Amino acid sequence: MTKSLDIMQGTLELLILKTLSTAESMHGFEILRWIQTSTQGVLTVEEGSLYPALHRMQNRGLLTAEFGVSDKGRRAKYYQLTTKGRKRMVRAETDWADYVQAVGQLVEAAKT
Amino acid sequence: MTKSLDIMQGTLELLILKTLSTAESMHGFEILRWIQTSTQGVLTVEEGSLYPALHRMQNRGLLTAEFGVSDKGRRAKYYQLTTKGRKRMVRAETDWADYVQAVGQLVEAAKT
DNA sequence: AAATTGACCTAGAACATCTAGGTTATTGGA
DNA sequence: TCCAATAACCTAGATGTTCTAGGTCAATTT
Repeated sequence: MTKSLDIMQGTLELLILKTLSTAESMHGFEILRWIQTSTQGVLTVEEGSLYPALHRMQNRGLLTAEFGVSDKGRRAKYYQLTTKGRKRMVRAETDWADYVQAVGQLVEAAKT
Repeated sequence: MTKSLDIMQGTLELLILKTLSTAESMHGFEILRWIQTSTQGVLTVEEGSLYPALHRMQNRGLLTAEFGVSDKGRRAKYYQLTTKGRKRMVRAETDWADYVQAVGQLVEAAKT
């Protein structure tokens, strides 16, 4: 394991939204693993960050949740994107891209 | 003015370090303006964020400071990168690049 | 003389993430 | 059978950064 970076404030929501867009529904633990594996372990979300984030997003109407049974036969809470969540995802993505571009511009400008 | 994005937690330090690397020394207001103009107004740092950040960085030995006189004949506090600050800058830059890449990977993976 | 600008400052609010705990139930091994 | 490990969830409080919203002082402009 090379190193794992802390999640930057404001990006977790994007990561969750994007992750949830890959399936009809996923439960928390799955989301956690998917974030980790899809980034080859560079991004690791703590459970103590993820669950509150999911609750916040549900409260804001970005997600719906219902209990079900996981692959391994255990009780699990399945989350789904709402229409609002999908719109938010698009916005979060462009905001992130804009931010990255702006930082890139500054870094480039500093080379001169 | 299209829109200005909030500074994401953890990135201000990188922005300041990079900005200071463009000159021997700069004072706070200059740093503020440089961040804004080099990103075409996309990133705007509030004074209430900048000054505490500069103080933190000085305390950590990343910067030194001394009072002088600005272009416009006003009292101003000039900051300089220390050797430690320069090292920190390199690290902050690669961390940022790694982070961006990881998020990019996740977003790409979500397209499948 | 008054208003604006330049430059600096701080206290407290807001907010998200992490730390560090805890719960329950199932599975696997000794 | 019993115990440990795993899966899955949860929350309270600590931490740390940024923003809001003020304020000061001196020089320039009106």
